[in-house]
Amino acid sequence: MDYNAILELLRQKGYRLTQARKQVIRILTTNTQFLGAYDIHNLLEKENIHIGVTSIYRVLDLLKKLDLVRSEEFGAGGERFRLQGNEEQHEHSHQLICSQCGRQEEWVGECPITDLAEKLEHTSGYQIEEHWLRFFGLCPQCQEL
Amino acid sequence: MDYNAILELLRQKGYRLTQARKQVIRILTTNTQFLGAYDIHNLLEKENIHIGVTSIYRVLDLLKKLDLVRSEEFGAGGERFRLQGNEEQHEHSHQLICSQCGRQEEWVGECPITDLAEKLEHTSGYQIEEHWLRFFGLCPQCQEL
DNA sequence: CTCCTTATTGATACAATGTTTCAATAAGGA
DNA sequence: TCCTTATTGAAACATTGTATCAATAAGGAG
Repeated sequence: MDYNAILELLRQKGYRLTQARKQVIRILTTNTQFLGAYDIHNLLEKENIHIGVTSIYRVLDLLKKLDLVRSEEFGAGGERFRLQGNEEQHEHSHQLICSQCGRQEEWVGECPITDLAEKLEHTSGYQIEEHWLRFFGLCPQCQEL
Repeated sequence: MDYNAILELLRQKGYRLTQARKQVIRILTTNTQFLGAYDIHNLLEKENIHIGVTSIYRVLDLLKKLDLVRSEEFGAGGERFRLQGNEEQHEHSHQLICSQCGRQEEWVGECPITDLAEKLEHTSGYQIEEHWLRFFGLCPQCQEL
């Protein structure tokens, strides 16, 4: 789903196409990494575009409600957001995160967890919505330091 | 490792047995849940014991350095700490977290990830230190609301 | 038991992330 | 072009976390 498709979807649902929404969506469509609200704020400030932090959070909440972005939290720095479908590849993916420099990599492959989640639903009574699988370690560069 | 054993270990290593250390360790030994620094602070305040937040962080850092506590982050609320060995059972465990009420449960069983981690070390070049496996969903109680 | 050294504490100030409130603004249909 | 109202953003505040530094107390020496 690209920039214009998202705007069209918002329009169809009766949401106004405001500067705040257009700018945040633009940033999200051009980034495959997870970004925090303040990351987005800073990127926009660099372009001399001033959107209040409050509004950025509101746009992100809206996009999340519409299931257009997914959010996660790893380590410090709060919630981070990424457009659905902006995974490096579009299979179910997980993260490999460097504990030194914070570099994130997608790790794609068939997921050994999906089956497990189903079993767990039965044994635990939980209605499982999602799962995280994260590996932390030193990336090749940081091992050399 | 219980309260006295930890104090003895600190003493042996030349650390002073201060109020701050003793109180934080006491709270940790009597809780199997992951606790944030401010959780610990609040629990102590309730008992009318006043330990500065700064000191609580310092004790937690020390215990982490000595590998006596493990820390994780899930959802909002920052880093949370738990005594090593305070898992509900002492096998390798993962969490089941209610996305509504925040209830955490240990989920214990043979871990399907350990093998995967080893393979991943070879293919990615990362020196993997740990992994997280978290399931999020509605717990039985919250499903009824 | 008392004194002394210094490891440790905690108040304060500050930084980053996030939420609430409400008057001002601008989107877009009439 | 005007009007309605959805949307914005400034400000005040809450939470989590860190840096600084003078005051304190732990515990060994005498």
